[in-house]
Amino acid sequence: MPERTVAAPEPSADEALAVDLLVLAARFTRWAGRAADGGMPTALWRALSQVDELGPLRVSALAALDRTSQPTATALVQRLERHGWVERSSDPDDARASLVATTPAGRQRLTEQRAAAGRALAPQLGALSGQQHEDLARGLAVLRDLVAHAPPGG
Amino acid sequence: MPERTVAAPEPSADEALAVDLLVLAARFTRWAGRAADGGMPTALWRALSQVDELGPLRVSALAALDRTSQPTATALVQRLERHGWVERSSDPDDARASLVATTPAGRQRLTEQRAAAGRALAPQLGALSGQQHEDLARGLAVLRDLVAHAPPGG
DNA sequence: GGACGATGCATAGGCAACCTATGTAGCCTC
DNA sequence: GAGGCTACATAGGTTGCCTATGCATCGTCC
Repeated sequence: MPERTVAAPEPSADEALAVDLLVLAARFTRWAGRAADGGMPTALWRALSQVDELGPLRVSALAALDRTSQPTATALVQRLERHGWVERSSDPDDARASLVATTPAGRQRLTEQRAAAGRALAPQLGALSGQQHEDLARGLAVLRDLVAHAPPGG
Repeated sequence: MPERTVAAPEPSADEALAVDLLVLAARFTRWAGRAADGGMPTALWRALSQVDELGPLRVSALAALDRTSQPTATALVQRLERHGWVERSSDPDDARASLVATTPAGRQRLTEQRAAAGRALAPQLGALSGQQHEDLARGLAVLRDLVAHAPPGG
């Protein structure tokens, strides 16, 4: 790293990219979270989606995957359970742990919710050119890796 | 893949993209918002960033640009003003409106904050290949357009 | 086989970031 | 100058999330 004598910050390309990521992701989330409201709170169906995708998993595993704290994951699972969208069974290998799995009702609800999200964003996505569509998909793939490999801590 | 006898709605490509966008953007925002904490709340420097970039603007304009409600924008501006990072002057053309502009202190603080964000994400971004880096940047550009042209309402 | 640190989850308490609904002051038009 | 419209401010409430801590179980080491 070269020494910086001056206060001239001259933002690096990486810095600009980081800022864009943060700002745009937040802005998009806020807008789309409202627009794509299919009657189910966003945080809930995000968690449900994760549970459904990665099979029965522990609460702590869900927390790590969804990048939230463990108490938050607990709360989400409790809410999902109250709605009957997930079920918990105690892990046969460890009585402390419980395994969370989607129920058929949960899977169906998730499908509906995903469809709602798709419909809500359809006008925007539909307006994209083929190239843009592809660029977006590629970018998302990179983002997925980035989040997946990020260190857990805040 | 086993056959699905049921009326499986077979998600469209757009739907999958929409879901990915929502889930990943939220997940990233949550993780990065903590990781990139440079001592300034995320919402605040997002607003400050917007004000700085687009010159003096009205509260309602800020709300529209940042995809928040007008009261939220008001609150953000008040907080920024309390810190001395923005200043308001009444619009000479309209006594109801006020123009918000960054102060030198605000600009400096913003620079620091951006650097903090860059540093926080540097390990992740640095691990990307050149191709991934480019894909991410392209995807973000598309996302920016998408958000910018989205309808205002929820 | 009992003590002890580590681990998995739950609870408590609190804060930040939003939103909708509504109030108030200045603008515009007739 | 009355009345509707616009720009911002205030009130009140919800959601989402976090840290700190409690409790039960696991693994281990004597």
